Amino acid sequence: MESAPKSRMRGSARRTVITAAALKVFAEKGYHAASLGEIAKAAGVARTVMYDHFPSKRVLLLAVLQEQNTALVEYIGARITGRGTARERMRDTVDAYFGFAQSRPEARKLLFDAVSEDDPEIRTVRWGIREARTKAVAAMLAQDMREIGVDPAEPGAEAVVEFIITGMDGVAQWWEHRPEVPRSTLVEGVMWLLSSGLGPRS
Amino acid sequence: MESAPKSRMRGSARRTVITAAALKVFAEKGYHAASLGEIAKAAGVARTVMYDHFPSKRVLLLAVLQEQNTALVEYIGARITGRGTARERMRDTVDAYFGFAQSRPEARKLLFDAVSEDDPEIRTVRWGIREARTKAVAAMLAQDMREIGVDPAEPGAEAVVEFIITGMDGVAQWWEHRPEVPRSTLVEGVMWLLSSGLGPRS
DNA sequence: AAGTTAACCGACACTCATGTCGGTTGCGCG
DNA sequence: CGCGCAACCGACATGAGTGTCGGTTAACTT
Repeated sequence: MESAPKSRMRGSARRTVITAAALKVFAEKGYHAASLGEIAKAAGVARTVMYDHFPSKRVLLLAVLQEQNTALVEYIGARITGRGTARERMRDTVDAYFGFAQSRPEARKLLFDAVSEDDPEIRTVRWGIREARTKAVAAMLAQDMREIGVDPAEPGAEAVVEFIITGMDGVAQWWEHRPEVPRSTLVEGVMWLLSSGLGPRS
Repeated sequence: MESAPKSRMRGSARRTVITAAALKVFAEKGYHAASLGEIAKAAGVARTVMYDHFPSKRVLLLAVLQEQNTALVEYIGARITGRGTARERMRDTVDAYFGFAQSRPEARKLLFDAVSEDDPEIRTVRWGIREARTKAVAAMLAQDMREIGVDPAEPGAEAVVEFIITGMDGVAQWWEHRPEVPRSTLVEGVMWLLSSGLGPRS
């Protein structure tokens, strides 16, 4: 976990190690079950060092959430060109999301599985992340919807967007138990449903 | 919460009151953040009474999970006739699920939102519930899939089933924030996507 | 009506978490 | 070189939650 067991790190470097450890432990055990002691051990420092870098467990979680959300946005953004047909763009986005889920499963879990909603501020931040994602997808789909005569603002359309997003999460979750399934298979399946529903495969 | 403040209940009756209170608190705060003291207060008894009826907090949660899962199966089962076209049966099922989510939001949350997966036995039970639901839906869709030339056992098809199930959950979750949207709108939206994808509305 | 079961409770012991404080020392910088 | 910041740590105080034990009494049984 740590390469140099004796040397003393610079603050920012240590913070990076800590948030990485926190990501793992939070994702695995959930917020309440994770203890600062365990995170500290995973980061290779004494427990009290945590308080030299983060004022509280809550703030630490919020920092990790922000960090990973930024990572997600960058990851997806770097992989969609915005060029090609609507269908091609959609496929790129779906593929990028599954790519993220594959390369950073803990980040996906922490960001989108429901983990500890009891704290008001945590709840707010998590809801904001979810909303931002919904908006981004809705914007991508808006044009296509208008073309087929559906108002993207109507509740039914919003519900469909929610369906798609959480459905993708569900597939990603299921994928963790079936890692042998190739990513392309997932993308094909999702694209099939989105293109033609349960109708004949195109 | 309790009508007769002085009288002493029979064991089974008290257990019912306790599990009802536990359902509320667990659903609201999650497993770890919920304390037995709080649940006891909501049930109108002293904290130690909990141990006269359940040996531990863990077992209490498991009991609530089983109870609510049974309630879900009964609720859905009572509302789908199994008659009519495939599409009609599907619509009935979708409508029944949203009906359950509407009439028992805490049960839906406890059963399907990820709450405290750290305990191995809890994890197993929750995964079993999820799998049973997946199997039921897969069985319902298997015939239709075969008709359009898709093997229901292939990974892509399984992934699509997961997509549909978790997508429904996502819509139900979103619905809690938009309760003014009528249930029929949700059913229409889901049926639209399942029938024809993002293609033209049929 | 008396006896027995079991529903109920208060007090206690214990564990484990968070967060604080003061001291030590590696390391960059003048 | 040596000075000082800050990275690091051990010991402590505190609080919250779980689970136990023994006693009390309602209410069912016969």
